[in-house]
This record gives sequence, structure tokens and C-alpha cells, in this order.
Amino acid sequence: MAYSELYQKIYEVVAKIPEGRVATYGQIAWLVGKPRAPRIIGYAMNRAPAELELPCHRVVNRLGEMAPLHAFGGQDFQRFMLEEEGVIFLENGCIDLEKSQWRPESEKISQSEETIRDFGI
DNA sequence: GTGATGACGTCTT
DNA sequence: CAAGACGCCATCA
Repeated sequence: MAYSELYQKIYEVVAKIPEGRVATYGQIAWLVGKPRAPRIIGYAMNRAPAELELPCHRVVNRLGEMAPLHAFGGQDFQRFMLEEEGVIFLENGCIDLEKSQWRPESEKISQSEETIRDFGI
């Protein structure tokens, strides 16, 4: 591996995010075994080579938003792209995480557990 | 090896 | 209700 194992794992997890779903930095951090290191995810994304074609636009912060203008070409473009993929956006411009947050089935979910429980909107 | 940084998260003013 | 400060961990200088 040309990169750190941690980075490799982060890229792997991000690459697993299906279309129409989004994952939070904290969630990914948790999946890679570093629940206290959401920043690392952002760092990894920043350092992520375009060759991997990581769906960074599917990775958002806990609010369902992301950096003001650090990637892709603007939140506007990202929002449009996510909408095209089927991600639900709220009127406030944030993603409806309750509906669109990615839930890895084969993994034990903790923080998302409550979210899933309340999913019956 | 030490210090500073960051695409976050959560608590406290 | 909104903004600011602190904390977290790995990487960069």
C-alpha cells in the first residue's frame, strides 16, 4: 500500500458508500476504528488522490453539510449531484441524514442505532 | 523529536 | 437560537 493502512481503510470505507446515501466523518471515523478522530477523515479526504475516485461528495459533516468551498466546486454542485443520486435535502439546505445516512449492514451500528429506530417517520 | 495544522464533533458562553 | 472555544488523533513542516 502506498499509503498508511489507516488511510487505506478510510478510502475503502468511503468507496463503499452507495449512491443515494451519505456518511458522516464521525461515522467513517468510527468504522475505521477511530471514533474520536473525525478530523483524520477530513485529512484523508484532503490527501486522497483523485485516482481513487472517492465519492467525497457523499461524505458530509454531522449537519449534513460540508466545507464551504473546499472540494468539487461548491456546495451547490455537490447538492445537485447528491440530489441526482437520490439524497433527500431539507428545506434548510442540509441533507436529511435520517433518511439518507449510509448504514453499513454488516457492521455493528451504535450511534446510528437510535437514528434507525426513529426512522419510522 | 517537537510544534503546528485540519474537508470534525461536542460542550460552553 | 447562534457563535466561540476546547478536545480529539494522525499527518506535515
